[in-house]
Amino acid sequence: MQGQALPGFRDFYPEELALRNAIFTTWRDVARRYGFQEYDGPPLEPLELYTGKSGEEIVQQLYAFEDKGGRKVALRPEMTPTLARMVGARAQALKKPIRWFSIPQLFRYERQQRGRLREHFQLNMDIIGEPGPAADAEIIAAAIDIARAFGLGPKDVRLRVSDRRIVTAQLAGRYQVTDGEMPGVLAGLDKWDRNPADADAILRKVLPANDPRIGAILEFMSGLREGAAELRRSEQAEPLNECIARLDEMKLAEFVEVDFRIVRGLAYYTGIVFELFDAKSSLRAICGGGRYDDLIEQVAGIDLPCVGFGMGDVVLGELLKEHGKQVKAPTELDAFLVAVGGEDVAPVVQLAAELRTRGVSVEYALHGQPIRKQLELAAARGAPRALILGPDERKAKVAIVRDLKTGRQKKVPLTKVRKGIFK
RNA sequence: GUGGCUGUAGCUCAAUCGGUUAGAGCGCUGGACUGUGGCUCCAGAGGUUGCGGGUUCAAUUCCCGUCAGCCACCCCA
Repeated sequence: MQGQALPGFRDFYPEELALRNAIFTTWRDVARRYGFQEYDGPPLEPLELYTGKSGEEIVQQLYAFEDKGGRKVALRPEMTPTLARMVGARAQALKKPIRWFSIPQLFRYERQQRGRLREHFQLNMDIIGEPGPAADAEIIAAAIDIARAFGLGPKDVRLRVSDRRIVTAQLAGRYQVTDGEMPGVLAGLDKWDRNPADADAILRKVLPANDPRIGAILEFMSGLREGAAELRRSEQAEPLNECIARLDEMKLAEFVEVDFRIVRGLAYYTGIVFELFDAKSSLRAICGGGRYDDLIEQVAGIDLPCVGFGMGDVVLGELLKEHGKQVKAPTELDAFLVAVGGEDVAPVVQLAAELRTRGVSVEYALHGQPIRKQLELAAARGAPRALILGPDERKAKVAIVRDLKTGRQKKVPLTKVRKGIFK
């Protein structure tokens, strides 16, 4: 045993890479259907990209170090700052709205457990330059459609959506929560969503001790589910209602439920926020996102509203496994060539070369083996058929094409076989 | 970063109260099977019992440390 991969990092064996590739393929396909273009940036970034701007939370768990040139650098923990920089640099030139997606590998130094490693791949989809709720609806629809593309329905996954503008307006209006107190109170609400008992402790940290508002705010939080309808009639609810109407038009409403307890951890969200999660709720959120209208302004000094989401491959992969979603075999041979005797090896190698030139995927045994062994290998490789070539066949200018599923076989003229025609 | 649980072939698991050459199934390799895979049978390879230390005549077993995994915190890509 020569050790293993670093904790939280994965070796991808062929079966596992097949799953990863299947996920990537589906991501790209849905992104394409929504008219998104793929981009990428460097995995290693200046440390300041993360320390200066958004959430302080992220910084504590950065993979950060000094390079040989004395620069402070970090492996990217999220894609959004890179996106903000890239868009900011060409903001004038890019036609709005910008629809971009990326599948970056992201890194965080934290204790690993199931569904959260130190490295993962995350689909990022963002619409930049459109402030209206139609963009939010488009992004949310894409997230849901990815789930559908994996064969997951409304019984399997749920999309919970909220709007920070509604919740903060209530908190400010009813309880005089100040701008300074708001992030802490929202953190309390975020906490409430997962573990109501701890929300109290958070509020006591951000608000003055014995503040009478604490009890009232906790009351407010616990009533959010029942009070949802009322909040949706408030003035600030118009974008959210419009977004949901759009989703309804797209026939996706059955996936969606309004839940004002959704906050999302990141500080930079400014409007609609949402999470896609396992209906059985045994795993964490599959995907989360929302509107962040001020971030590009902060990073690049250009006012550009954005909405987007991230979806990681780890939780999604576990979810697919739980739902028994099969992934196609790692190799996709078209045929396995079998040489009956030693004098058949050269013709087999020549045939293999011809077929490969035509784009046909073939393999053959690399050392002399009985036919039995060669067929065994062919089956193990998942080849759909074996082409058997022996002295008799060469004399008759045919090959035996054996279907490895059914065991049926027939003779096919070599002139056809050479062209990749096996029947 | 904090706490709890767990660590035996590639995988799933055995091994009496601490007892001497640590086993089985699956998988892998070879053979029975010299022009036809899946079945069956036989054989083989593969272990510093995560690692290090301690107690003991004797440790997979008990103790300590460490590393790793899982779980809960922290935090949430």
